[in-house]
Amino acid sequence: MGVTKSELFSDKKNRLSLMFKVLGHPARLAILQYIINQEACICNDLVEELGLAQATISQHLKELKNSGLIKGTIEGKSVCYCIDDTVWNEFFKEFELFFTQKIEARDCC
Amino acid sequence: MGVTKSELFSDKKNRLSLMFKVLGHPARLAILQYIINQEACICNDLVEELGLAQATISQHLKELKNSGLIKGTIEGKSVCYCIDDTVWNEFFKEFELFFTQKIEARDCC
DNA sequence: ATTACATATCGCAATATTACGATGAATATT
DNA sequence: AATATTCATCGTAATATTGCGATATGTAAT
Repeated sequence: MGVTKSELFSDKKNRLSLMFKVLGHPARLAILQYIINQEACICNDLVEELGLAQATISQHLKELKNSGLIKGTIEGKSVCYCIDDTVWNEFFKEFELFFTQKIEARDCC
Repeated sequence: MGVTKSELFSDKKNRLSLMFKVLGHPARLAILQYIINQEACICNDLVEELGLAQATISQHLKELKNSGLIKGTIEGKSVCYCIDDTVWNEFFKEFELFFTQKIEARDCC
């Protein structure tokens, strides 16, 4: 089918999985890394930097924007994207909570 | 296309994105959570617990096993799965490195 | 040996994702 | 005003993912 049965899972798990999912593509990691390293970015820089088509980059940027991790403001004829610090930290906090929970079945087999 | 152009990205980014990707599905999070909470698990418990078909659970378990996050040993006629502590910690360490890096473009727009 | 049980694998259908060319919308430059 | 630049969106093709029934495999119980 290709359709995730979200109704079977808790809202929390659905949300957390979406957070992981948006980071589950190398292009999106590369875009984030580029924004992080530069002061900001415009899409066209990314096209040259990553070697993907402009339409593709724009699509990935949209997903990153939907996740809240980045935000963009129009700056003349280009767009300035940057990390949303609050959301960034929320992501990390959720991941940290998940990974630092007490594990019963640690190396039992 | 539907095919990720991995060759455009660094090995590091490709690997990291796969780590995020395997966690990018609520069923896999639910499976991990179940294994974490129980001492171990057998697939059939999960079928009842999650409400997905046995074949589907088995498939998700396979992906989790491929990622290294869980390992399974045959225990009579069932299989005991548990968290691989080393890999689990490696995952968290990688995520931590990614999220705690110095960000230049923090809230610049 | 036969049967029951637990899990894995195969094959398929449906939907999702990735990628890109073409085009549209908005602003800047001339 | 006309043109160029930058980015978003649309439509489409190709591949990936999700999910499941059927079946295979391996072990335990009878």
